[in-house]
Amino acid sequence: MNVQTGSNAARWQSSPTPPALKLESDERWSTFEEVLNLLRFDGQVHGLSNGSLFRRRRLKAGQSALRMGQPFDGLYIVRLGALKTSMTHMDGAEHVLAFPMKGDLLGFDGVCKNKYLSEVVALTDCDLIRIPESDFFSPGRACNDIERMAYWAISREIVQEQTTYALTHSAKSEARVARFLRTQSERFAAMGYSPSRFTLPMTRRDIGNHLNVTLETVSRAFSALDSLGIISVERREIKILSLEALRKFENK
Amino acid sequence: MNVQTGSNAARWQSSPTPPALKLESDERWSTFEEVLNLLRFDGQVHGLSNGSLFRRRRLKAGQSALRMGQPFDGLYIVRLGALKTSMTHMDGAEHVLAFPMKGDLLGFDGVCKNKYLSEVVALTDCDLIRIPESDFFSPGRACNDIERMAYWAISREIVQEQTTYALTHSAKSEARVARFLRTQSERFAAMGYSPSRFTLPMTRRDIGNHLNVTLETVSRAFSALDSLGIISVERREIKILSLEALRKFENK
DNA sequence: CGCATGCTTGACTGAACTCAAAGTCCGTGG
DNA sequence: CCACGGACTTTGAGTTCAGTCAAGCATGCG
Repeated sequence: MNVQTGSNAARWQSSPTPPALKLESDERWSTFEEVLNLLRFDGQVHGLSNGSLFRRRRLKAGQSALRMGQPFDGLYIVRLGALKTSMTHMDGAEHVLAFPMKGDLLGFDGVCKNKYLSEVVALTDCDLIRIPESDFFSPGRACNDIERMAYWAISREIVQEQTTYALTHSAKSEARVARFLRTQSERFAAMGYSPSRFTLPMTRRDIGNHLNVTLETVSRAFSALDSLGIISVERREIKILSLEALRKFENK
Repeated sequence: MNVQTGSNAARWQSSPTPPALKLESDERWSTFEEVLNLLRFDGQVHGLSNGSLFRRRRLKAGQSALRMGQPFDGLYIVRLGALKTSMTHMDGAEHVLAFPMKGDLLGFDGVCKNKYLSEVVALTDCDLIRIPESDFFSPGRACNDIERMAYWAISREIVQEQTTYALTHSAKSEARVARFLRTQSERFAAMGYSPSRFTLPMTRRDIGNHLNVTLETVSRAFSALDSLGIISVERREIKILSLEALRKFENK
């Protein structure tokens, strides 16, 4: 199943720039121009990177391109073929995030925790182009902290969006609402506020829209969780009485 | 909260407040350190940007922070308050993407088309910090094309994810399947292939998982669209017979 | 050839939506 | 100050849509 293991990765690191001569006989490199083309990039470039070459990586249908937890080693552009990205929940359920194809970007969710956070498998035979981390983290120059921070924050943004998207994938609507509350609780905790007592800033309608259920369903779910003693609801004031029970409620 | 660069960490503790003189009279600036703190950034910084100051922007509840179509002018970090990001469909339906709060990033979907692609409104009174475009697009240095491309591609990634997420928000499952097919058609067109005849690389199960419906529902939707003469399905071979009718089908 | 995987279709059931009514909270203006 | 209106919320009753279970067919691979 898995392909790229230590030795290959090491080879990539040790010889980042290929000798130009090889190109004719060896098709396994792509130019910066080809990458821009694939991405259908329509912005300005200055031509300073035009000489850059990037390694390609072939995959057979069914092979894994990136695995959850694997250390981050750069971004990939799809040159050919179709893939599937997915996240696996703690309960083992898979959630399909997208079907990347020619010109799409892979692996950006890896920046923020320095490891990839989603599975990527090839659905057909594929050809990927790797953009090593060092190439866009500004090597050999005075590092720009703001840039690095921006990359990191944006990557986290992607991860959060993926997680949110996955959030709406559970059979029952009550479970979605429970998951939403747990998520809110964790976010309040991360901000330094109480995870067990907080005020929701949004309406039932907004919550429902976000979770793809009606506002009545949200209200009913809140009432149900309240009458089970899992939470206490009073308009927008929420008390989490048992985080344990709330978590159990998330799984159908 | 947690930062590796010893000297910086120390500085944070001792003087979390920026260059004194300006501050007393004017509270509308934030330091780079405060931004890192807010983001809970746990990576390496080199301290070269520590002097940077960023403008704040106050919002009252109900005010709009960013509007769809507005020209891109930088990223924003939430310093205080809660907001709502949403996209508005062509048919006028709103789709709530997220509820950004303290420490969250706003506006990155603006990089790729140089204008913001989602609405952001304040749910409570808010305080935002603006990171101008010029600060992370590396001004005053030899511009790094690869970096710029990476930003652009990543922004497009975010946009696509948002759109995908919005895709799963329509009342009826058949409409979701229709929308999925239309999206696929457009993607094939963008890749230079035929938008009206293509082969799906994924299983019904994967499509269903992606759209949050069962594989049987996907199959039934395909059959329904086929018998209406809107598409022609034969296993994974799809022909779009009437894009017009397909679009109408998407709206409920 | 036989098995595994994927796809289609049917019948039944249950969960979530729609429509409706009533109650609560809040800000505004008399 | 209180009355009013509007937005938000809760709860109920009926209906529809999509999930579940099950059976059968097609396709591809060993």
